[in-house]
Amino acid sequence: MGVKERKERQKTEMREAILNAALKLFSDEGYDNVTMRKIADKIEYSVGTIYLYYKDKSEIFFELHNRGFAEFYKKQLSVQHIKDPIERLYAHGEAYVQFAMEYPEYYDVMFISRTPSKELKKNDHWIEGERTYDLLKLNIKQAMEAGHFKGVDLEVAAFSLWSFVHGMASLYVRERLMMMPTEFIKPLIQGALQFLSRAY
Amino acid sequence: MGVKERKERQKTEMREAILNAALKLFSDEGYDNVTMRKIADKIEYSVGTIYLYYKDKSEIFFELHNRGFAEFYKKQLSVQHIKDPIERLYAHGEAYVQFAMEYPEYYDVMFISRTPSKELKKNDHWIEGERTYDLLKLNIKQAMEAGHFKGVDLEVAAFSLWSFVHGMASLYVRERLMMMPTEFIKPLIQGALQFLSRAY
Amino acid sequence: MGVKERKERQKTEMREAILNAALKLFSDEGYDNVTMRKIADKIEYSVGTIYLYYKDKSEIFFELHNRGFAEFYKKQLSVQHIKDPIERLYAHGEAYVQFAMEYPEYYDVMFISRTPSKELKKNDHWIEGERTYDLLKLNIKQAMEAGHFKGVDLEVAAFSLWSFVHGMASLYVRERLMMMPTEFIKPLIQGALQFLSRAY
Amino acid sequence: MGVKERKERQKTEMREAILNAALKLFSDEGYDNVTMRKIADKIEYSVGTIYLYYKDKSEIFFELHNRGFAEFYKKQLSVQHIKDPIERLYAHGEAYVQFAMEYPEYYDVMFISRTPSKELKKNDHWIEGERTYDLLKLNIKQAMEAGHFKGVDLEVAAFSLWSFVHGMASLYVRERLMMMPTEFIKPLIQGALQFLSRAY
DNA sequence: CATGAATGAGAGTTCATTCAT
DNA sequence: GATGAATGAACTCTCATTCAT
Repeated sequence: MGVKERKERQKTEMREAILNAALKLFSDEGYDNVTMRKIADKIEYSVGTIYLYYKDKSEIFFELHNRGFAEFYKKQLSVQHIKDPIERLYAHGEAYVQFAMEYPEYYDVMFISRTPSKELKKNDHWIEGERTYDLLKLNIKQAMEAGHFKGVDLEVAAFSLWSFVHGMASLYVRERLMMMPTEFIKPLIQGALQFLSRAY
Repeated sequence: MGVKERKERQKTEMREAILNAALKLFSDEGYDNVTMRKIADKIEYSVGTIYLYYKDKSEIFFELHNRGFAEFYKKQLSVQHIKDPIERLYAHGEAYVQFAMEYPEYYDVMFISRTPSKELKKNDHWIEGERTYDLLKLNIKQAMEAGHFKGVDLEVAAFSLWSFVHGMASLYVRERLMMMPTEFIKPLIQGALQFLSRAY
Repeated sequence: MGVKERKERQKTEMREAILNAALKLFSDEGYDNVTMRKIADKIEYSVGTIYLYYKDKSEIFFELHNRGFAEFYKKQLSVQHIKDPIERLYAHGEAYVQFAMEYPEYYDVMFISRTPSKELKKNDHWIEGERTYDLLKLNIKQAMEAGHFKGVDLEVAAFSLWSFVHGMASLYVRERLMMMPTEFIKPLIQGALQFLSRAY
Repeated sequence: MGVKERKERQKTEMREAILNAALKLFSDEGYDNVTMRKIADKIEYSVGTIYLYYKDKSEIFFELHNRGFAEFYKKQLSVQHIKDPIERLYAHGEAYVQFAMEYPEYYDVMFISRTPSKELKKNDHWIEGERTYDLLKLNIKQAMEAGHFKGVDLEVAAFSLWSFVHGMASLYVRERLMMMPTEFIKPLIQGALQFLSRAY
């Protein structure tokens, strides 16, 4: 039994290692510029070995995709303890963008990249994303109950807030903020989040 | 004389055809997944022919990039006649998103796609984008002078507005709004633009 | 009649122009690196035009080959007026190497290059070369009659002299003397020719 | 252990096979006319396989180049035991030409072929050639000390001797001696070497 | 389990040559 | 006679994937 477990664990560790290497590379160089060889080099195994753990390149991509959403959801949940709904919304937005900046690779894969193969279209994994969107709506609803968002439709509000943070996140991830000094970006984002809250 | 003109026109048409084919493909499949052969197939010419009109693959990309920005700027300018600064800002945002929805391929190439080859990073062609960003700032400044955006930093305001519309545009272009019925999208965007204006 | 002649002359001039352009290019960049386009650019005509005057690229090559031999023979003849057989041999050798240095392109094509197409093997044009070899032998024979080359076989002498000058010429043409300062090469060659004459 | 060695050996054999195929081809058809596909066909492997053993085409060329010079130098050294400086010079020359006749492909690649890519001009690998030239000079100097080459400059003498043997070698390698019966060539060369020694 | 060797398909690009105008 | 447009075949090189060991 111990043997079986160890093997299981080793297998998991290997898959993990591959995933980490691939994630870093995907994010740095883009899906298409990542070769199986680069991944193999990074984990210091041979190319063939990767195929013992993953069927092909796109399987790695989708595993990452799912991981991303799981991690993302966890991050979102972490602000739910905040009592004040406005503060919570602010923290929620901040967490969103923080996630994108911390794991641009994941964010890219989740919200920007075109999916590599036709088969695994949205339906499959969007459910994951739905959860976090529901969370956002919940938080907005509670803010509404506390007297905010007067006269605003829930769907509109949710869409607005999402668009707003996604806008910042994706400009950052796809390097469209290059003309700004790096150290200005974070304050700018915080300022923007503050600014948005004036509309609540 | 007529001959020369006809040749001129044919040349232009060919360049146009290549550009159109490439634009569609770049946006559908991403720069790296577009091959010169695919473009050639699409226009039903041989591969070599493309090289009679464009130096290489990246030249096609950058031509599209520039075209996009030119068109884009024109669209932005079209709202400048509106007197009321708030109305103008609204129209500005609407024009922005409209452009993305009307020419998703251009929008993709301009604001989402990873650009080919590091060398030609922003410096070269971002200037084009800068113009439209300046326009946005101008409009905000005039709104400020009319008493809006109290206590808001200009840079923060501009970044906020850009992020907001880019968020909507890129969610649309990269098909992350699939879970919503198509006919809801436009009203949603209008609602969102209205919502944002509460913060002014 | 005048018209016919003019046309004839123009045709000749064109062929000449093509040949000159090609010769320069072949010598500078080597047969394979010369494209029809490069030749066309050089004469400021379109690529297609060349095909009105020459069947294909290799025809140009062979025309040059023949020209080379003709020119070469002429150059050799130019020393035949010298009375003293030893002086004449010296001048002969000097003329040989001079030709190679003056028209490295021709020399290359004539004595170094592998011929591009199988059909036109040696037999065809070697006759041209034979003539000049006969000239060399004649000069040696006359030197013998004047008391030189005691105990040396004519064939051996001819082969030696040819090898000697060809050695210098081909090292020069194929750039194997790069490690020597350019200005040293000519004196070196003259010294070498003097040196060889000690064996006469 | 045995496994590792076998693999090592197989790797070496493969590199060797590629080298042999390439050498033959380079010498027969010239660097530019040799394609990776031709090499691959010759060894009956796929094109890609070659790239597992050599970085690119020019690496194959330079490996051959170096091999040639190494072998060549060895051959030159083999006459150094001869005491009499004149005899030694004769043997030296003979060894030179013999090398060219025995390994015409190597000789071609080393002293006749146009080298690929300007960058790697002499500087890099000519050093190898320099060694053998120094050897020649040494032998001449010793002959001088023994009273030969009276009044002859060392550089001139070295250049003369090199040109002489290179002339014979390259006429042979590039098949410019076709008009002579094969069996005459060797005696002719020996006669020529004898003849040259009259100048010492 | 891990590997190194191998490959087929395909990438961007170039070029001699043809041909309608 | 001259051209510009077009092409097919070829080039070097890369890579995801397979498989015997």
